[in-house]
Amino acid sequence: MADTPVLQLYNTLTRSKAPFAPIDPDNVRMYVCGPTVYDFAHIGNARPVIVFDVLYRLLRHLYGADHVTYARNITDVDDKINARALRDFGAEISDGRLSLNEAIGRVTEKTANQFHADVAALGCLPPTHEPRATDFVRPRRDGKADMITLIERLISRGHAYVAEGEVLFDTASMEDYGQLSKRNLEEQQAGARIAVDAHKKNPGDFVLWKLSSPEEPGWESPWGRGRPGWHIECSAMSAAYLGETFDIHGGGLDLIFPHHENEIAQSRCAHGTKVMANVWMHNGFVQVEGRKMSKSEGNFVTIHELLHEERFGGRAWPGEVLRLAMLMTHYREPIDFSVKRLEEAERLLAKWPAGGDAEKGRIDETVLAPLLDDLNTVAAVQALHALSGRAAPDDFAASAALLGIAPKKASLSGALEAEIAAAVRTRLDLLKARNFAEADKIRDDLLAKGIQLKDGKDPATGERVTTWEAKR
RNA sequence: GGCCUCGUGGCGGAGUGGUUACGCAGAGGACUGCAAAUCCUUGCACCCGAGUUCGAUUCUCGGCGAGGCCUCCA
Repeated sequence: MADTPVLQLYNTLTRSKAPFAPIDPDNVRMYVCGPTVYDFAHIGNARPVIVFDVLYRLLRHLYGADHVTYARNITDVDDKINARALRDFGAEISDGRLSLNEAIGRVTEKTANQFHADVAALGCLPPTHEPRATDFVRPRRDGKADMITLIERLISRGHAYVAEGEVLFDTASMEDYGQLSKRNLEEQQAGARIAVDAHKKNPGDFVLWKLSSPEEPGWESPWGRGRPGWHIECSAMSAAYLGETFDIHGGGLDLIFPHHENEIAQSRCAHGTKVMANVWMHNGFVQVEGRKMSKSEGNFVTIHELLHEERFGGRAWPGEVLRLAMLMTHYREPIDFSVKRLEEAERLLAKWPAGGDAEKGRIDETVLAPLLDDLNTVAAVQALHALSGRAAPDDFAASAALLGIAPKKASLSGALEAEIAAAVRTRLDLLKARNFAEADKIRDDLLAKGIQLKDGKDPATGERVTTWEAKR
């Protein structure tokens, strides 16, 4: 009897790895900050989605598929969205053909759909819950947590105050503010470039609610018609689906401060709890050609472009390749997204057996073990590669599925397959006749169409056996 | 100015106080009519300096270098 496998996870809160112990093994709860839907998701946005998808799959394997709850929000209220709506639908709005809210709806709907298509192509399972911020602004009929109620509670508990039409979180009211990012507010202020707002008690205080002008989107609230600050949505939605305290909270490195720090402050102060989530996990950045990806650098690559256009390396890339390339670096390390790296991932994938049934197979220990060590996908990929030569196809598929990889045979039309089979037979006949020139012409023609022939020997008879593989 | 990461062969990337993975690419070979595929073999590294130690790539300190956060950001 093997030992019960123990999952070790690196916790940003303690800056160390520790064994993972769920609050309730029957319901392991994880929250990951999702996209703000104003534009195509870029390859950097894909990293947390893929990384935490692997963790989700691993948790489902360890605790059972029905015992893991994964919530990932969609942020559909944000000033960037408003700006995008005005940019894209400005004419319609000024004509009166479209209200701003309708235009915002179009932007968020289109972007959210695109996001779903992108991450599905990357082999990510949908989360258990995918709440939208706009559904959690005002108190809900179902009694789930909402932003306005949270803000009211923060005010009544003395953790927030109203000033100049804004509701602000009072960072000084929380004794241990700054634990996640290891920031000490007093020290921080010396050289920081925090804009000094006169209405803030402390420079680190942040907005929970701000008033909207008539043309800005807004919701009625005790403080007037307005909209929520950036952080409060995650406090509300995580509480709504995972409770006041839950197991794992994930996101990108850059969210540690201020976003996650402030989420913690809001949630803990509103609920009077010692912790918001036990384990905080953060993935590293994606760089492109060795530099931070940013619009000003001009190296901004969207998932959509990689999948469907020929912008990166002059060709489109299958989602599986992008996913594997992403998992070939440990999630906490920076990753340099390059053509070379994608090519290597594609080569690996091409060598792996396709068509196994993951449902029927068993996950191999050598693939599972490294994942238990803080999601060491690099070692898991290597173990999978070692496995590819010796495992039964179903077992290989089951092990690959843990990483969300399902090697597929290139699907060709039946007619094309028949055509290839006929060409192969003709070639074999020509070879028997030692007509190499004609035989090679068939091979070259097929290769030009992307069909690579591979000759082998039947081990028993020594006869030539030809198989083929579709390149790309 | 404050805080946080990180520096391993051509590339990717584990790991360890002593014997230095692995993958890709490269080289050589086997096989083949020739290729491809496959198999075998193989070269190549632990940023610099000091310290601790019998011994450091691994521990400590310092330096150099890279990146990130402190303002919207995965």
